[in-house]
Amino acid sequence: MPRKMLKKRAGPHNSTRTLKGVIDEETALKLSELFKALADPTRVRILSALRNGEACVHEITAAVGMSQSAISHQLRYLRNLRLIKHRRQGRHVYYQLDDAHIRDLFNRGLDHVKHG
Amino acid sequence: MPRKMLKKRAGPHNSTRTLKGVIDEETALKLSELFKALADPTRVRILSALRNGEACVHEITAAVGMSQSAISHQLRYLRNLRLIKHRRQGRHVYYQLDDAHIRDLFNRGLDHVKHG
DNA sequence: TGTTTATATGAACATATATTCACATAAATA
DNA sequence: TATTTATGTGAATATATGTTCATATAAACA
Repeated sequence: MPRKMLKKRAGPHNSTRTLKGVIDEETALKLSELFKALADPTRVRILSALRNGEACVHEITAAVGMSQSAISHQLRYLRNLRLIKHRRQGRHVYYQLDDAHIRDLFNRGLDHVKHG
Repeated sequence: MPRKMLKKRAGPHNSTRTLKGVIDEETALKLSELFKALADPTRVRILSALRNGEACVHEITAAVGMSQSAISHQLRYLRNLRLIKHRRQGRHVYYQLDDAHIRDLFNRGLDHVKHG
């Protein structure tokens, strides 16, 4: 018997339905941590700066227009979550997105903001 | 002349390259606000509870295992950002994801957390 | 109409977080 | 080796944020 056919109950809502598909706490925490990395304007701008390839810290700093220290802190944050990777070349350190996954996620969010 | 052919410069890095494609501050803010909505374990679990369709507040509350007040606050948060929509039926208020976009974004993040 | 059930909300509080400041490390050059 | 350039980092601080508590609204029922 489909749900829609059930006679509308009066009185207290005796819901026996247990919601299915709620993710467990640990997964929820990890997922929220991933999104948290994208939940700050400075980090978003850093990531957007890396969409087209790698860039070194002072290029990123100039592009984002924030103090080098702030940028470094955020780069570390993103690095710890493996959203970006880096390589050293002499005095410079070049950063880039860790994989296409991240770019996708970013672009999908951007899409939603711009349209829809 | 391709970049790779340029002789490696010594001395201070006189970078004339201006990073292309950095999104503007306003877009960055909006984008970060979108991701911020997904950047909390409780909100993540609420959204996951709504992946399979609508649910009313006390169903969500039971599923997520948090106080009704906390859930209501977070529902309002998600509502204000238009990530969910609601309809009232008698004493109950049913919530559901606002559109497929949101589900996609959520699932994509979840994918990244579970695998690669 | 008074009570119960369902949901919403403001204020308070504790915690998390982003930036700044001062300084540390590291590599290249004079 | 002393200095300059590039980047990293700990502590401090101000602000943002999530939950709780008390209470409000709203609908249904006795």
